[in-house]
This record gives sequence, C-alpha cells and structure tokens, in this order.
Amino acid sequence: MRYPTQHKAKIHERLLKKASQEIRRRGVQGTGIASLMAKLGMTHGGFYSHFDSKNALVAEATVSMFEEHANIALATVEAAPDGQRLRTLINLYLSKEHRDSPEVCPMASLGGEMARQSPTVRKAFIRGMEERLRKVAGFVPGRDERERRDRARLLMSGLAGAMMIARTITDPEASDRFLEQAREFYASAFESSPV
Amino acid sequence: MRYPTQHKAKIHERLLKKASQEIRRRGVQGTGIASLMAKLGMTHGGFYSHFDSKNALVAEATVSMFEEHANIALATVEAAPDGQRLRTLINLYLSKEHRDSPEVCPMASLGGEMARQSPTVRKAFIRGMEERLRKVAGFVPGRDERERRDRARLLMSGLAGAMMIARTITDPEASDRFLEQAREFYASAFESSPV
DNA sequence: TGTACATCAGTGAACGCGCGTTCACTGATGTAC
DNA sequence: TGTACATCAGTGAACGCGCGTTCACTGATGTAC
Repeated sequence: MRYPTQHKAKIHERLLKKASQEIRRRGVQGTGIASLMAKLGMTHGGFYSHFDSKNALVAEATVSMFEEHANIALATVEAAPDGQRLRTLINLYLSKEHRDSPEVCPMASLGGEMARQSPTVRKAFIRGMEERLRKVAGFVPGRDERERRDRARLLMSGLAGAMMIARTITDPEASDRFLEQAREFYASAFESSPV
Repeated sequence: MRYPTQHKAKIHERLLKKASQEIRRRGVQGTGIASLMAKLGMTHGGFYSHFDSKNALVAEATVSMFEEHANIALATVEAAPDGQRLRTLINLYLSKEHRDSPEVCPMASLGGEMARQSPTVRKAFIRGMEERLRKVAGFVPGRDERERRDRARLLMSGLAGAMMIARTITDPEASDRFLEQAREFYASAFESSPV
C-alpha cells in the first residue's frame, strides 16, 4: 500500500533511533535485524527498503548515538555554576544512574567492540565522538582550543574505561566505591591546566 | 580410542589458552566453538568432553586471560630502574605494539562486552583483574597497600579506555598522537601520591 | 608374558534456532486523466 | 469531481549459513586376568 509523504523518512528516523539504543545496550553483534524491526512492530523484510545492509545501519546509527543523551547531559553541565561545570560533567558521567543505563554512552558500551568494526563504522564512531568532544572541550581547562580538545579526549576515554569496569564489578558496593574514587581522580586531574 | 594419561589435561590446557586468545581477539560472541576446535585441529563434538558449555569455557578462560602476557610485561617493568617502573608500565601498555595486538589485554578488548556477560563470567574477569592489580599496585605510589591497589585499578581502567579509543581511531598518526598524550597524562597523574 | 576387554577422547551427522539477505506479492493512497 | 492506475513501504516465506549442543559410534591404549 502507498504511504503518506514523509512516512518513510519518519520510519527511517525511528529505526535509526531504536537501532542506536539497541546497539549500545546489546552490542553490534547482539543486535539482530529481525528483533530490531519487531521492536518497531514491523517485520524484518521491510528493513532493506531503509538500509542497504546491517553494516550501513550500524555506520549511520553510530554517529547519532553520541547525540541523544549527551545533549541533555551537556545542557545540565552548562547550567551548573561557573567553576563547577567540569565536576558536574564527571559526576554525571560516573554516576550510578549512568552505570545502570548501558544504552547511554557508546564509548563505554561499545569501546572494545569498535576496534573490531569496519573502517567505515570506526570513522563514524570517531566523527560522533569528536563532535561530542568539541562540546566537552568547553568545560576543560587548557591554553587553546586544540589543547582543550585533546584533554577532553583523554578525559572521556578515561571516564569510559572507568564506566566499563564499574559495570563489570558484580558487587554493587565495590562498584559504587570504585565510581566514587574515579570521580575524585578525574575531577582533580582535569580541574587545573596541565603543566 | 583410548588416549595416554595426561592427554586430556594437556588438550584442556591448549583449548583454554587458544580460547583465551580468540576471545580477546574476536570478542566472546565472535568466538565460535567449531572454529575454535578447528584451530586445534579437532572437530566441534569433542569440545563437550572438556567443558559443559560455551559459558563454562568463557568463565574459565577469562581468569587465565590476565596471566599470559601480563606476567612477561610485569617482569620487564620489574627490571626497570627504581623510579622508572610506573612509567615503563604505562609506556609498555600504551605502546603502538600493544595497540596493534588486540589479543593481549582483556580489559581493553572485552571492556564493553563484559558488562553484558553473566555474573559468573564477570566475577571471573574481576578475579583475574584484581590478581593483576595486586602486582601493578607494587609500582603505584600510595600510603598503604589498599590505596595503591585502588590507584592501580583507576590507572588500569584509564589505560584500557585509552587503548580502546586508540584502536578505534582509523588515522594511524592521530592514534599515535593520542597514545603519546595518554602516556604523558597517566605518567604525570600517577607518579606522585594522591593529595 | 600374552590375551581379552573396558575405557573414553574425539568424530561427524544431526538437532533446532537465529542470523543477514532476497523476493514475489499486497494494497492504501497519491497522481493523472 | 470522479475514476483508473501507478507507486512503493511493508509482508512473510524462503535462501544458505553458522551457531551451541547432542549423540551413536570409533578404535588405540591401559588394565585385568
């Protein structure tokens, strides 16, 4: 049957958003086309009128992964009082809430798997990450834009590494304690300019 | 046919070692029983006289993953002159060679995927990691053993996060530059005791 | 010492299942007349 | 304005494939006599 104009674009968008969530939650390999389509109330055959292949979906979803939650979080950081923004960002990222929401940050949930993806997907990931770093750099001390961006990259990779471990630790109290230490470490390591 | 005594134990060991490598290289989901057995010149059916299930193999392999390369690396670190050991460890971990060898450190290659594993596997991972941290703690400044261990955990999670990103960056020069910055950052952040 | 037999690690066909992908088909709506 | 038709997003059966797992079977060697 023929669908109203803009219908395809809407579905495409919904597909991309759901895929982006599922991939962060279950990994690239853990996300199947059929189950993804079922989550949108559709059957798997329809997928291929939206994307050429799973790899094409993954590449496209990877860029948009960085946008969804980060923009909300970064607005909260922006709203924090002057001199408190970096600490707010770190506390938000290394919070228990974030630990218990694997679908939020692709750096923490896809980190290891990304190294095994095709160059196309990896480039999309890095493009999305750098876009986020451009914003994070605004909260990181540094002599110039380039240094702030470099520091932001270091910070985010460290936060992602910490989150991965916090999620792996099975004992909730030990995980909480680790998060607490990580918050303290990254705040004090990044609050002042590097020497 | 009946096999010589100790034969089974030897094969079990070889299986475990190969599995441990393959899982680090290709991820848990990316490692199949049949292809693993084929790599040892055997057929898949024989697998189940050694392990109850894939999950049992993964759990057992996860602990031993931390031993293989780390022990050699830690010996090199030990051999470094006094006051240079931590820097040696960091330079070794964040080297281009390590970046190009995904089968070395499970923290960097399985980080994200571990969060999605069964508690049994995650416990095995943390047990293996803590065992390694016990050794790394010897090179990290700190007031007491507990603090050194906590600092070692922070350090290793940060190094793993950095390695993940270094492996995802497709441009080799950009990846090298990032590794360089990370070496500098972690060396200066961990060389002195925390305040 | 020599023979008969039990053992059991490994084989390979088969199980059901889910994967990514293809394709003939459907049918409500936009468009052309 | 009303009718006929083209469109094309989505359906669902089917493709070959690899997955983890099961199981009847094999056959060289250790063990018992």
